[in-house]
Amino acid sequence: MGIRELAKHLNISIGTVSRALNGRGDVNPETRRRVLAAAAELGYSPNQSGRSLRQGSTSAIAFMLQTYSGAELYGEPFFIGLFSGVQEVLARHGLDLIVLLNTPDGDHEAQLRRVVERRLADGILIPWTRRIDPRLDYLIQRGFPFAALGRSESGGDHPWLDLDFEQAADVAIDRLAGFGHRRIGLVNNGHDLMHGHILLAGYRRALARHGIGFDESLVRTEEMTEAGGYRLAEGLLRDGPLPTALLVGSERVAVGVYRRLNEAGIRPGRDIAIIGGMIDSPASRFLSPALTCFRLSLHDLGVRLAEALLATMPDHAEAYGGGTVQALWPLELVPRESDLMRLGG
Amino acid sequence: MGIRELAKHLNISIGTVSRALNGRGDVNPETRRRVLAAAAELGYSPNQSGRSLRQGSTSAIAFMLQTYSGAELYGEPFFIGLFSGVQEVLARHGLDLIVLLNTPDGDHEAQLRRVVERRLADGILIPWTRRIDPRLDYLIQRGFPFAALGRSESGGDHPWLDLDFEQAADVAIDRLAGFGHRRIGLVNNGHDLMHGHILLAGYRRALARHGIGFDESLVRTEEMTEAGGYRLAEGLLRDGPLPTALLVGSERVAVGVYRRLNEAGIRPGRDIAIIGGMIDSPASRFLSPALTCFRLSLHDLGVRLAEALLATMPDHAEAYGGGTVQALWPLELVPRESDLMRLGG
DNA sequence: CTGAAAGCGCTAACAG
DNA sequence: CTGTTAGCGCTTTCAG
Repeated sequence: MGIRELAKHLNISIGTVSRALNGRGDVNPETRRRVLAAAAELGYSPNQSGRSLRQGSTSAIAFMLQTYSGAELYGEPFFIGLFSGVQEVLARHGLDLIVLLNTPDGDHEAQLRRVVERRLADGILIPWTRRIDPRLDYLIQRGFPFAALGRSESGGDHPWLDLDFEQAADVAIDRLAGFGHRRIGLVNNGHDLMHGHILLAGYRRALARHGIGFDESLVRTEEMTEAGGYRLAEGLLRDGPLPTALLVGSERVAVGVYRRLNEAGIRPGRDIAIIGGMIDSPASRFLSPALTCFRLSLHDLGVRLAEALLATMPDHAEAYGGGTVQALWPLELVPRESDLMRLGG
Repeated sequence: MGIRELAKHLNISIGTVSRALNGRGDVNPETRRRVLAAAAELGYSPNQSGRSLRQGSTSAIAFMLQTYSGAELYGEPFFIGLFSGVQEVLARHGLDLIVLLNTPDGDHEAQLRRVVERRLADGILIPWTRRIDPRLDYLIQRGFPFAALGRSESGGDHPWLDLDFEQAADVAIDRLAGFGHRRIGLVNNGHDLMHGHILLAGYRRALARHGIGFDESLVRTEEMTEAGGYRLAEGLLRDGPLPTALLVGSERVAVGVYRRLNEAGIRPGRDIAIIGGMIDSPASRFLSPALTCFRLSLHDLGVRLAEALLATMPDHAEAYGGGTVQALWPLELVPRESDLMRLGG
């Protein structure tokens, strides 16, 4: 079933069929009706390869999802929420979202080159940038449209959105310091991910603001998983006096921390204050004690991210004119139980 | 940068370039070397649209991921594991995996038709079948290659893989009955998902084997989320004497159940036995008490699912000959703490 | 072993 | 408003 066949069935030319299907103005309404009816009846839609080849664009946007364990910083719930916003915007432009998972061999760069060189999509969204991220330089060099989720020292002047980790660190440390804490630990991700660096910088700055000295032994790098949280707590218990408060990267880490502390008879919110997680993932509320964390609108972030990308694509920019998007996304503290303890004094 | 340009740069014909790039035998080794070198140097890969159009196939397999809340039966960790296996197999055939998320409007069938009619992929993987699932009938009618994860009453004779929920129900009920339980509750998903029906049937049959009467009030339908688990526990507490044991669909549900029971001073593994979750998701081990659940190899399941699909595709079948795959996947019980209680008597 | 040429399905430019 | 036609980039057939 190609356009040729459909045209023959209707006794008109393929040109007219194409114009009718694509909503061009110069088609007799009755003709258009017949074409649409026949297409629906016969289950015809234009072949995407033919279309892409002719138009020089694929009508698809790729999202490079990395699944190596340490990248589960916010866990997958993060992406599900994000995608709904991204798709909402893409749908306005008739664009498909295709999610590409990193291959088992894990060569992100090769995979990215493949997308660009084979032209698998018209634009690409790059989450979890690294501090040094050759992907961004490559995309700029190729002139391929993209938007990054996360800042980076690479890539020069390019569109990005990022969570405001500095602000989150400020708010968290203010709150904990206000409760009387001065030994506040931080769990950070590894992998040279940019937000790890930023969170650490924010943490240091906020401590300094409160006149609290930086203690290297209170900062740990771990996988952002339950197992990582467990190992972290294990290490803290082993290494000496526990910090009185802890800032952790995700509710997944918190689950592991809770577990290990629980085994040691230590209860968050009573014996140690914990703030964790940037996206208020569904579990946070239902842990015992409920986890104080941060919240943001993933849907809205997805909308904005998609718009930032489209703004760089000539065919779609008109609706989103006005320069390269580079913006921080606010995080709102959700106070719950896990940090509800005031230090004596 | 097209093949034409590359050919001109090398002073040979595009036909030879194509043959060299595609590993055809009838190319002078020295010519091939030069072509490959130039392609690498200039960052050339064949345009996928042109290739697809010519070959009549896209070199892509689609995976229709549904994200409506109730479908988070096993949560997203399920898919991440599955995908690694799927991709391993696809990579052997030079096929890309593209994940399509359901659109916000949620019309799964329209989205499926789009994939088939526009030829966005050569084959498709359909997870979480419904008992009545028009998608399968449609795919069969169009002759489009697919494999389903989950059984269905629709779709006639088609390739599928499914978790062995009957066996899991058997093992769980045997274990709980062996501990002396006779009031065993079940939390099931809604949405007419096939495994809900199967799990319920297995549960009933296993109870009967132990001479335990079926009590409708012990079976609840809930979203497979933390909030669903919380509501469930809430309902059970409200409605009268708690069951002494509970079989829940996922560790996410368990988190909510734990929370509500904890608020009521009821401790799993001491006051009520809980078995939950089919895939031993990372959190299970780290909840307190650790959740007794089931385990399977997601990677291997993904491998087998991809193979089941390829076996139906003429271009790839040779390696996986031998009929339509229809198989149950075993689930292994992982005993932990949440059900470790023996009922007096 | 290589070059020339056809044609995959479609859209857009152009002529009527 | 409609028909005709070129050509997007590629692979493959065929002739040499």
